[in-house]
Amino acid sequence: MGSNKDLSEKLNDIADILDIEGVKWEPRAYRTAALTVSGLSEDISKVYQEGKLLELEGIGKSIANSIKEYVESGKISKYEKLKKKYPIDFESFRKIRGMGPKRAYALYKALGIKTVEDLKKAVDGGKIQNIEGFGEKSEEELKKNLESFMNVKSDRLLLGYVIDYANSIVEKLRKSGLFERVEIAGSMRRMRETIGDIDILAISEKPESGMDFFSKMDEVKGIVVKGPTKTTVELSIGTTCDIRILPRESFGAAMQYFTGNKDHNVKLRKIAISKGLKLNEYGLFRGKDSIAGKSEEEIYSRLGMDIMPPELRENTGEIEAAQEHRLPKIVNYNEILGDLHAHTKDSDGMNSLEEMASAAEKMGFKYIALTNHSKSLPVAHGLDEKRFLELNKKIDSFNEKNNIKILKGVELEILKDGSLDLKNDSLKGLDFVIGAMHQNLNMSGKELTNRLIKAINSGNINTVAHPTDRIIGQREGLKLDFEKVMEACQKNQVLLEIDGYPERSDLPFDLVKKAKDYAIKFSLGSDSHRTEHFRFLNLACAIARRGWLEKRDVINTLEYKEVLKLRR
DNA sequence: GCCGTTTTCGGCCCGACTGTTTTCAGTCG
Repeated sequence: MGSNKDLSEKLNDIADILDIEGVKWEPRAYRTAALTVSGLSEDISKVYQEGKLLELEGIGKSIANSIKEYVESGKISKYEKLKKKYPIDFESFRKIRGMGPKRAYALYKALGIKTVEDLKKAVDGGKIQNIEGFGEKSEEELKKNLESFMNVKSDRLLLGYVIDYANSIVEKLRKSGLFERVEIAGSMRRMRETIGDIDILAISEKPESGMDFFSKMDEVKGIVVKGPTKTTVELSIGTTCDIRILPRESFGAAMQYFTGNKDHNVKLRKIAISKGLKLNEYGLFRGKDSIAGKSEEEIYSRLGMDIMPPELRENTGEIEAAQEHRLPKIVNYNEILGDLHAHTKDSDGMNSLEEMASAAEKMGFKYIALTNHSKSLPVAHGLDEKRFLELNKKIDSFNEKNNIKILKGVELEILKDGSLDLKNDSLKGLDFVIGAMHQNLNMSGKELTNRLIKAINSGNINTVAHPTDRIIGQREGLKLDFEKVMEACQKNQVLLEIDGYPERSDLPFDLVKKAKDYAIKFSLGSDSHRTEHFRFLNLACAIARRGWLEKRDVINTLEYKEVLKLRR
């Protein structure tokens, strides 16, 4: 079976082999293409069938031809030929720290090492240190890295479960008194739904003591590299954490450099070059003179553009928009007034209505929608018409006595044939209906699309819950035809949900951005199953921001009474 | 191999750290 991931690995393999052969620049082209393919929200075969391969960044005639071959036959002749010459498991080796293509090849040439198992045997037998270019230390290093590779569960952690932990590390560093300033950068600052590591930037008058303090924190399991300006440690939660200490006058440049994703930064550097300047983490330079660096604003402004929030820095058009001064004014975290997806123990939640409402109030929310599951989801103790009636009465009397308001909602099963799980009559008593597919998901993409569209056309749902149904690290998103789904939503004024629950993070931000072009509006939900989960609403807002949504695109910015009016 | 306000040829982001060198190659982000 072909897939974007498999194709991207093959392209990376080609790059690795060309690297070994000493080919100049070509490996870079293949790596760019691999990165583009792996970051695609659509299936590569769909892009091919639509004849849009050449529109993708870093894909020209030659690689497009390889992709054509791949889609049609599952094979790439160039890849097969090269792989015959170098039968090495580059795909695995790439994931072992310190193992690049050159070292992989050196080991293959010297000891015939092709697989991770071969490597393990050689390491255990102490055979590495005698190879030219390796030594005792590199063997030891390899042994350590091989071990952590074999123990690793998944390569990226979910933002929702790491962000508080990272902030507590930052707080400790700030309180140590050894730093003048400490900030989070990297993918966490961009609020990407998964993070590969934690990046921290700091200013310090005593860098050595600062680095010592950092590398000896309780959270640290081991030191990967340690220098006066850069230290990397392994944290006990299973990710690495980088800290960089920078001069005061470079801090803005560093924040810029370590926040933008790679593509964003590469493009910015090219723009700098086109203006006869040079951009690096220490500043923007004309010759040897620094012309900006203290703040991010200066950097962007000297490059002729507006500064944009970190969440946008993914090279998906924000640089062009910033140059033309047409960046959107994206929705703010504090403009979100309530949560439109939460459960109580009436279905599969852990807390009562009162506990949930009180926790939400403490978070500063003005309202929440209680959207318990409907009866066809027995594993979640879904409610039937009668139990919803009882619960709704309870909500009415709660609302009379409290400031925070509860919307009477349901997470309504969209059944196999696209019909809805509750009778029309009982839906009339509800304030907010979110339609969801949880079962029978192994239908074809076409069938699933029709099923969902039938529900959207019914006029009985307000929003589509976690539309792709992906579970990060466990399940790919459904192969829906999103253009059709979005057209149906637009026609029926049905919202799409952005579910902030970490494993879901659904819709993904690239699809959010696409849906915005259809003038679709969005509801944000934490999908809370216990009081502690309300913090995930912020993550939903982060995805909204990453999808360029403005205040008017998000109905959670409306007051309670305005949200009630949405129900037809 | 890709790409285009230095364009259809001649460039391609760039600095930190490590280990094995004895001035640098490999890897990483």
